[in-house]
Amino acid sequence: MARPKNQTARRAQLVAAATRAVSKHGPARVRVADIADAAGVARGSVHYYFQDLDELLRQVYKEAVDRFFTRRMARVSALSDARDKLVASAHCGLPHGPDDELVRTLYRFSSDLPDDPVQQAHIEGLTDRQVVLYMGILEVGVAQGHFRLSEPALDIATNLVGLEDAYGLHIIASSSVITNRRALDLILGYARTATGCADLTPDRPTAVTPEDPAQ
Amino acid sequence: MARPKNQTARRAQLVAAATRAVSKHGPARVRVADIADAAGVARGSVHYYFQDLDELLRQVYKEAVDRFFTRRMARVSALSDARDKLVASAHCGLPHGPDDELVRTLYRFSSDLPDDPVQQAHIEGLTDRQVVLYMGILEVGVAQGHFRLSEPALDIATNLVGLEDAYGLHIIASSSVITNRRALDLILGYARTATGCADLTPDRPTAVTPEDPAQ
Amino acid sequence: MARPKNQTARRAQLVAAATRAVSKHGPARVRVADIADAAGVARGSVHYYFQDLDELLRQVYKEAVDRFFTRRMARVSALSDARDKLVASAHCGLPHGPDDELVRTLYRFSSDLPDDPVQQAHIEGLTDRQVVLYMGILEVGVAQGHFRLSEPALDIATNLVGLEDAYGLHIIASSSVITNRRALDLILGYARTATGCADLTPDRPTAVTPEDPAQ
Amino acid sequence: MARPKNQTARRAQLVAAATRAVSKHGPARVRVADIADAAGVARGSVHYYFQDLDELLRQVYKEAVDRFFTRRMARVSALSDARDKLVASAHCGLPHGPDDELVRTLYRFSSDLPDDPVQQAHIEGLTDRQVVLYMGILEVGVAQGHFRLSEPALDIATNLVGLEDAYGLHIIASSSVITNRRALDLILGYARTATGCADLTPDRPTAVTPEDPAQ
DNA sequence: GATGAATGAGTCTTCATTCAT
DNA sequence: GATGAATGAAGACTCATTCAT
Repeated sequence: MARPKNQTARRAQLVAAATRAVSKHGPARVRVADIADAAGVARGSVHYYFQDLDELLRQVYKEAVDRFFTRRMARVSALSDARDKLVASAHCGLPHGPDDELVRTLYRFSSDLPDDPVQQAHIEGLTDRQVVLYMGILEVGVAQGHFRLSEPALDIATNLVGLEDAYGLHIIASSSVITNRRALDLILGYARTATGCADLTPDRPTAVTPEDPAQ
Repeated sequence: MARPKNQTARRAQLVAAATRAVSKHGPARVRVADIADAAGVARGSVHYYFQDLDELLRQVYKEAVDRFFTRRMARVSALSDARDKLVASAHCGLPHGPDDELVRTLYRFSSDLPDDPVQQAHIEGLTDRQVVLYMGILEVGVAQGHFRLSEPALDIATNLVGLEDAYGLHIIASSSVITNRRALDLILGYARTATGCADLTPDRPTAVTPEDPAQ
Repeated sequence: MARPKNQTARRAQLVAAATRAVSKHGPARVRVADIADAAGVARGSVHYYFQDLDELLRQVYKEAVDRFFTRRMARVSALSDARDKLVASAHCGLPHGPDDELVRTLYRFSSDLPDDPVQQAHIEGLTDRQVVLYMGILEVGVAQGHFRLSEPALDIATNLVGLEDAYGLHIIASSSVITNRRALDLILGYARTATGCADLTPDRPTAVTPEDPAQ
Repeated sequence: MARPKNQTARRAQLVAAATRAVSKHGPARVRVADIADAAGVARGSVHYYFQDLDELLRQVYKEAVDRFFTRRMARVSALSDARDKLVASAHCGLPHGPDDELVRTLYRFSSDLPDDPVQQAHIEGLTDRQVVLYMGILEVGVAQGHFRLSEPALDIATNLVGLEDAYGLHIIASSSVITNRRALDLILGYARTATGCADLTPDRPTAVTPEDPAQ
C-alpha cells in the first residue's frame, strides 16, 4: 500500500491501454505514442508512471497472464461436474475471436519474448498451471465415474492445453478455417476420445454466467 | 532467368543469413546490420539485392515455409506404410531443438505478422497443406487396414497439426518440460488413440536417412 | 518588506538547498528535482517561490558571492595588525576542503557563466573586492612598518587573489598535491617574498574564533 | 592504424568542431546539434563516428590537454636561455584573449568534470606537467647564473602555474581588468621578485616565431 | 558489383513548467 | 500555502536507406 490510490489507478489505466496497444501492434513494435494515445494521455505521462517502456510491457505481460488464468479458474471451480468443468475450461481457454485483446496480447508475447529469463519463466508457468488445471478435472471425472482415460492423465491434459494454444493462435490470426466454434469442436472431439465420455459437447449447459462482461 | 546467375546466388546467401538473424531476433527486431553481419557483407549490399528490408523478410518467410513443407513431403512420400509415414511426418514437423533455425524462424513470424494479408494467407496455407498431408496419410492407413479412425479424418489431421504447432513453440522456447522427444510421445499417443493403431511408436524403423544434415 | 515573513524564510531555505545541489552537480546540470529533494519539499514548490530555475540560480550565485566576501571582511576587520589580517584573509579565502559547499558553488559558477552579462559582472566584482581588500591590508602593513613591498601594492594584491583562486580550484577538485594547508603555505610564501615580512606564517595566532560554525 | 585514414580525418574534424562548440557552450550545455552544425554535417553523422556524446567530449578534452602542453613544450625547448624560456612559457601558457578556443575549452572543462575519475586524473596531470616544466626552467636559470631563488623552486614553479591558471580564467571571461598583457606583467613581476632577475620582461626578444599560425 | 560514409526521420526519455486541488 | 499529477518541448540515439566511388 506504499503507492497512493491514484497512482495505482492511473497505472492500471495505462496497463489496460498498453494491453490494447500490444494486442494491435505486438510488443516489439508498439510505441509509447500508441499507448499514450490509447490511454488518452500525453506521451510524457507514460514515463511519469513507468520508468521506461520495458517496465510497462513487463507489467502488461504479467497481468495478462494472471488475468487469463484467474478467469479460467473462477469459471471452472464454480462447477462441480467434471464434464461441465472440462467444457467450461476449454470454452474460456480459447479467445472469443480475433478481437479478444487479452488472449491476443498473450500470443503476441509468446513469440517475442526478449532474452529476459524471468519473462520466459512466466510463460512456462502459465502452461504448467493450465496443465495442472486439466489434470485435476480429469481426475475428478474419473472419480465421478464419467471418464475412462485412454492415456495417462498428464498426457491428455498436456494435449488439451496444446490444442488450445494452437487453435487460439489461429483464431487470433483470423483464420477462416479455425474459428472459436470449430476449435471447441475439435478439442472436445479429442476429449471425448481420450476420456471415453460422449457427454463432452460444446453446448453442455453451464450453470454460471456464460460471459463475464467485466472483461 | 532474367536475373544473372550471381545475382541469384547472392540473394540466396542473404536470405539464408536473414533467416538466421530472424531466428535470433525475430522479424520485428532484426536489423539490416544483423543480416549483413550474418552474411559477412557490407550493410549497403543488402539494399543492393533487395529493395528494402521488408522485401527481404517476405522472401525469408516464403522460403522458410516452402523449405519446411518440402522437407516433410520428401520424407513422407519416400515411405509407403502409412504408419511409417505418420511417424516420419510427426518427427520432422517438430523442431529438433531450440536451435532449429528453420522452424524457429517460422514461429517467430507466426506471432508477428504485419497487417500484410498476403503473408497472413501464407501461414494459413502452410497449416492447410499440413492438414492435407495428414489426411492423406490417415486415408492410406485406413486403406491399408492399419488405422480405424475414432473421429473424422479431418478432425484428427487438424488436431495432429495443432499439437505439432503447440509443442513446436515450446521446444523453440527451450521449455524444460516439452522436449522434442516428449512432444513426439504426446503426439503419437494421441495418434494411437485416434487411429486405434498401437504400432505408432517413436522408434518405428524409418527406411530413409534419419537426419538430413543439410538443414 | 513586501514579501511576507514566511515567504522569505522559505526562499532562504530553497536557496540553501540549491547551493548544496549546485555544489554537487554544477549549475548546468542541476535539476529542479535535485533542489526540491535537498530542501525536502515537493517539486512544484520550487516554482511557487521562484519564477523559474534561472531566477533561483541567480539568487544562489548572488548570495554565495556576498556570503563569501562578507565572511572574509568580518574576519579581517576584526583584527588590527596587518600581518594578522593578511594571514586571516588568506586563510578564509581558501576552501576548507573538497566539501566546502560555499566555495565549491562559487567555482562551479565561474566556468559556467551563461551569456548573462549581469552575472559576469558579479564575478569580476568579486575579484575586484578581494583585490581591494588585500590592497588595504598591504597599505596598513606598510604604515605599521611591517611590510616593505617589492612590487606595486596593486600587483601584489592581484597576485594574492589570483593564487587563492587557482589553489581554491585545486582544493575543490580534491587535488592530492594542493591541499588547504599546502595552498596556504604557498600563498604566504609569496606574501613573505613580496612584503619582505617573515612573520607571515600559517599558524599566526588569530584573535577571533578560528571557525565560523554557521557555514 | 586499425582505423582507415578517412575515419581518422573525419573524427579529427569532428573533434575540432566539438572543441569550438564546447568553447562556446561548455561541456555541460553543448548539444549534438551544436557540434554537427559547427562541423557542417548532419546530426546522425556525429554518432557515426562516436558512440555517444560523452565519448566525443572525452576525446575533445584529451586532445585539448595534449595540444596545450605540446605547444608550450615546443616553444620552451626551442630556447636555451632560461630567461627566454620562462618568458616564453608564461607567454604561451596564457590564452591569447577571450576567443582562444583551445584554452577556453580547457577552462570550460575544469569546473565541470563529471564524476569520471579518469578525467579528473587528466587535469591534475596537466598541472603537474606544467609545474615540472617551470621547475626545469628555474633550475636551468640557477645553473646559468641568471636566477637566485627566494623560495624553493617547487614553490615558485607551483605559484607561477597557479597565477597562469587564475589569470587565464579571467582572460577567458573577458575581464576588463586582466587582459593577456596585464596577466603577463603580473606573472613576470612575481617571477622577477622570486628569481631576483630583472631581465624577465614581456618584450624579451624571442628567437622563435612568436605565433604558431597553425593553431 | 559492392561498399560504407552520410543522412534524417522516427523514437524514447528527460525535465522545467503549469495548474487544479 | 503547497503539492504532485500531467504536460510537451527538447534532445540523444538508432537505424533503414541513399549514393558517390
